[in-house]
Amino acid sequence: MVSIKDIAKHAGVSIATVSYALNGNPKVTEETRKKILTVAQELHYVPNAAARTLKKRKTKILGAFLTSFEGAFYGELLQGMKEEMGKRGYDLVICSGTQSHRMLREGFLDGAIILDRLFSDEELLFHATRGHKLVVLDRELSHPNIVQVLLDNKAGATFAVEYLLRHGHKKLYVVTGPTGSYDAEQRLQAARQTVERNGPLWYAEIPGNFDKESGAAAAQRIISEYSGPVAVFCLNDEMVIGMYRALKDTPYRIGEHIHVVGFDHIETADYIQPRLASIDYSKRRWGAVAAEQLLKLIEGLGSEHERIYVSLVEGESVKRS
Amino acid sequence: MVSIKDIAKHAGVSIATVSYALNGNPKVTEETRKKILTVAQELHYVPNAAARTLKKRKTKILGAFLTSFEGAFYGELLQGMKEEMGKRGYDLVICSGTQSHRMLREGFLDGAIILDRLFSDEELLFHATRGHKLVVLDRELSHPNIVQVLLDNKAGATFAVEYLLRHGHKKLYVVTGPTGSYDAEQRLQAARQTVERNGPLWYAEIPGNFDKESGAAAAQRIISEYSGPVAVFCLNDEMVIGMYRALKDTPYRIGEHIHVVGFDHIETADYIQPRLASIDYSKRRWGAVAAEQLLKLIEGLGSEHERIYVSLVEGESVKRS
DNA sequence: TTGTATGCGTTATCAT
DNA sequence: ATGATAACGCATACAA
Repeated sequence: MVSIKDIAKHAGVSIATVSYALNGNPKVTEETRKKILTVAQELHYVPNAAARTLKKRKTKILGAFLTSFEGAFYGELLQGMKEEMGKRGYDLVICSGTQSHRMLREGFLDGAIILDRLFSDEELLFHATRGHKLVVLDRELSHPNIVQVLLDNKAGATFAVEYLLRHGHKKLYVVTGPTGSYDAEQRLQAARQTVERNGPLWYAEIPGNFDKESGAAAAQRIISEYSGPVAVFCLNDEMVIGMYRALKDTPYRIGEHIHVVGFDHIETADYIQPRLASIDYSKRRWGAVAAEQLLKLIEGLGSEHERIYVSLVEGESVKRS
Repeated sequence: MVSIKDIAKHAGVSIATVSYALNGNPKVTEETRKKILTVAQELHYVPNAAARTLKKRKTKILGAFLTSFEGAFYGELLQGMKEEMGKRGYDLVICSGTQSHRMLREGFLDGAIILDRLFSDEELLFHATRGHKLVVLDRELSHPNIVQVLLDNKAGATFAVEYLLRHGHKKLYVVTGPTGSYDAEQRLQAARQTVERNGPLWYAEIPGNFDKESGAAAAQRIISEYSGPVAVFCLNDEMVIGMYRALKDTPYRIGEHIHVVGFDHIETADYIQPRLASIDYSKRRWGAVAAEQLLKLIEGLGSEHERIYVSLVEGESVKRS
């Protein structure tokens, strides 16, 4: 391995001068700087991240933690983060699984964006207390080193339920999300409120898990007790996909017997038949805003909690009852 | 920051003893080991990755480089890698963009899996020569520190074309992939061979880019010159999705006027109507095999190039002509 | 079994 | 403008 020491030797200068030259410190003459750069090139010098980090206590790498890599959900979100961070000279790495929490602990990362149930609030607070900068996308958590960038779940759920009611439906199912999920809880709570506010109507909740399987199971249950057109609010789109599949080989039709609206407006929602009505928001923007806040936090500028607004996208999965 | 030095002081031992105790070195008494561990706990000691890495020249972190985070394609692949690596005590991070190549260069990573056109062959050879261990998923490249884990593209493309011909089609389009893509080139080459081998038939190629837009454009071209049922082999599924969308508001029907088979068998392919015929392979297995080979390479065990086999999944997107 | 001492490659302070 | 040198936190060869 070739180090600045080798460069110093070959160039006939001290390692300090080499370091200065390599880092563009103006204290060194243009002439010697050039020579040093040339030598570095010739020797194929590559800086050593570990040494630099040990000294500077900064890696210029940020992490995004996801519960899982699966789900067509994350692409745009991550792209939004990456672009924003790249502009500012930071690199982004995506991590998943409790095992990899050590990267945050041990200082591989200057900060992280969390969208990952596998982190407990306690653990995040612990990291924050140790000086790590965090942006949380999936919970409310208060600490000077933590900023929240949350979806406006309540607005979305309200839009969804009102949309169904507006189409004259009087019988409503909500397919819920995993217990402990902040987004799921917020959505459910707002859905219940909207139902209450809109007078007497038949209402039931089916436990879901945000995955296709639970969506399919919900569909089974719905058709098993079917006695006339129903409306369904699935707390995310993924479950709706499962529902479509489960209904495929039955006589029940989406948009006719079962009217459904989802949440997230994932890409697939535009391709399934009939097109799915869903709550939409810019995933890219969500990622970009999160990244921006994290950078502000790290660079000591003022950072604030942010909210990502949502809107309803209509679809043929909902018709008049 | 609390270091082993602090622990040593509090426990009344030397830093060497602390280091031994922390690393489970049997040279230290169970008694002192316990005391040291207790003190470490009390002080909330967290090891410093940079220091450890500087000394050991290993991070126990592996990278997967992707051209982009977008596309519903990667979830399972990455999950396969993560599981395999996790078992062996390695962490996985996902990286994208040339900017982040420095992580490989500067020693943040012990090795990497490459599925990323943004790496040139030269760059990869450079890294390999510097001692980095690599697994490539998207090219043929020979070096003692590089192993290939490639899809059997040729078999897949052959299956696809034969499937179309078997259904009596005499007019065939191939929608190609981006120039320079190994997978695209392999598939195209095999498709051409299969066409030649199967006697005279009308054949044309439409340049594609592996994204939805180019699929939609291809659909436009096909209907603009439509004069009777045609068969289409899209070199990946993503383009087929674009094709479905473009055809949606036209009188032309998939599986009736336009018979199409894709490649990759992405999840969406099972949900679009009619269900897409496509070339399938286990993405999870691809990831797991790649991870396994990378680990063998790193641990100096013998590693070999591997091939991932593919199969045809039928669908209603292809019917008899 | 435990302690001492050295070095990993870099940055940065202080001399010169 | 350049050089000598002391950290940074840890692992480990060697001494005790």
